[in-house]
Amino acid sequence: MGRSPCCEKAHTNKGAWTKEEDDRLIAYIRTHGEGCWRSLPKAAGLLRCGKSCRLRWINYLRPDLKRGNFTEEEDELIIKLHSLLGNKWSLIAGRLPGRTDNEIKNYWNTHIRRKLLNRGIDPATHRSVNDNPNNHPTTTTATATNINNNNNNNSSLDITTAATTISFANPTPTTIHHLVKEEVLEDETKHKSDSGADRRKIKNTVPEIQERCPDLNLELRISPPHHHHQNNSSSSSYIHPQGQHVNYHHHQHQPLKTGGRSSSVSGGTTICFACSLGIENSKECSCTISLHGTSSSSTGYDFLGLKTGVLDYRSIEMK
DNA sequence: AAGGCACGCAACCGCGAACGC
DNA sequence: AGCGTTCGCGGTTGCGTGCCT
Repeated sequence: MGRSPCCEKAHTNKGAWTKEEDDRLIAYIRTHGEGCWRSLPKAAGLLRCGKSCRLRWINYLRPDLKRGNFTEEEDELIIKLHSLLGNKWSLIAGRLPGRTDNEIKNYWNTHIRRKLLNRGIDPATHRSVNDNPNNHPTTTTATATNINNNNNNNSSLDITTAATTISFANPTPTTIHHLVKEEVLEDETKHKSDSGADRRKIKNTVPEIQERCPDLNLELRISPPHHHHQNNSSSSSYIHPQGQHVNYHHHQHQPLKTGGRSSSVSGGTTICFACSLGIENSKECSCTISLHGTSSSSTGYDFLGLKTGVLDYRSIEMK
């Protein structure tokens, strides 16, 4: 059975918004505020789907939108946040005041993706496209690739220690820290940037350019969940040796929406691939210490404490 | 000058989660 | 608990614009 349509398509406008429609929407929201998008079009006298109104407002009409070109700092932040969060555009947008998820998504697909590709970086994994297979993180580190894979594909994560550092700042030349070094020549080639190498002379053989944004460190430390019985909400903070902070707020009343189908560690154990897939009761399990029967979810482990609310990545604070 | 092509952005679509009854 | 509705998100599409030949 299909879903009921969100609106009466036969009587709604589609396509580009007119000035009059914009004005109507702005006037209505100024008077009544946001919300109830379903009924808004009718109430505002718009022949538009509620979703369309919401999108128009959020992505274009909202008064707090910044608009205009992205700055280099925003570029760098997007790249780093993407390496951390993947295609969670709304989360990334939450870190960029005045920017919308749609805007960032478009910007990523049109500019940053190409920029990374031209540097030989896979924008999906933030690794070199011809990365040496041996160049994987050590047993105590996991790249953003691992994180994304675990969030999305249930693939294994090689975590062997109870306190595991996920390094998004892999010091190898092919990682995201390297990405922010090479902007200078980008302007020379950004005009009419094209996937065709014949049009574009890729100049990313810069010998040494000062690294930017050194104050943003995205290393995560995974530790067994701390259970705070006193407070419903608490936070933990990982202080990187260089002084950067990554804070994790965990709110019991605000559980993460996204499912945590991923690996985690508990009590200094090594989990096997089977457990990382959430089939810990299978005969394939070869964990060093049994995790079975613990508080772990029956549908898989709780990588980063997402299920238990140990880490709410929406509220990761970076300084 | 004109046609073709690529790019960039706004908008649409479908799905899953959240919410209310 | 189950079901229907609404909301929000991410992927995709369509169209306007500018550049190239």
